[in-house]
Amino acid sequence: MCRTVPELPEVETIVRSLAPRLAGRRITGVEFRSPLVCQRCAPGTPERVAGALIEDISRHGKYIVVRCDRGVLTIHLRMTGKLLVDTTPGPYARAVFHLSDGNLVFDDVRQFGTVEWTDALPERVERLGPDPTLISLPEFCRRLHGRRGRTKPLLLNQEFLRGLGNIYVDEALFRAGVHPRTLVGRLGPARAGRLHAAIQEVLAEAIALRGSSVSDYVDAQGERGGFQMRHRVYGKEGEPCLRCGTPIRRIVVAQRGTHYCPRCQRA
DNA sequence: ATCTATTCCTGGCTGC
DNA sequence: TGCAGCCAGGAATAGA
Repeated sequence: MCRTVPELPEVETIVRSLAPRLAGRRITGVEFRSPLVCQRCAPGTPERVAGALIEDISRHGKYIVVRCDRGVLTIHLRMTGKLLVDTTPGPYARAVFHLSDGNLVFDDVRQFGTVEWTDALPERVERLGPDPTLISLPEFCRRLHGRRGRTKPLLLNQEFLRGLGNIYVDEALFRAGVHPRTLVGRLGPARAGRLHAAIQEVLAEAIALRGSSVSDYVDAQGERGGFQMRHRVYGKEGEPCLRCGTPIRRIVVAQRGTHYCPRCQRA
């Protein structure tokens, strides 16, 4: 069973729907309903958050950053996290931010997601690589240069590029015709160029369709995305490749389920 | 620098 | 039908 985890397009969709609904509102208090969700929060966080005015919401890779007048709220949805505005908290609500009129609910069945409150953008977020939707081809090639490992693990590395995850890496590698285990040093300018184009194409299409929903993902309005219909390899093990008809194969690369076409993506 | 294995967590799937 | 056991997966971490 494959499920969608929020990656760049899903987080982008969430941020776009959240921004106009949250900016200018005030957090009157926060209620952590699970100790796991606020592991990164310093003691006394609820007292410091209370009264904060929300100024701006932005995406940093897969992180959602809510800048307030007195601090920064950084949220990572990980596997099953959802951020919902003005809703009735369900059984899996882990953090409820009370707003002057309404709320912001962080819901997360598996409790992998995190919420943190800091004075400035956390170091971990500062350290992320460039955004893959914005990186130019020359810069992409520059960053590739001198890297030793295999292509898929590098693309999943958030310090190389921020925001790519398992689904979109598999989809981009397929479109570029690059095998996930290809050594980065062997890519060459042609395949590097195709990979850069494929990453930007896949992300742009997915953002336009408001992300992918396989089982859990919904945006801040609780709506599902539409990109799952366009998946060509992810979750398609055994199905014929749309380009050549060869059955899609599933292997494990970097401890992740990896889907590819053995004919279109030669080792 | 890069690799692998492990941990976190739990709904839903598999197999008996 | 019931129940145990396993799996997925982003990121942090430890150790090679």
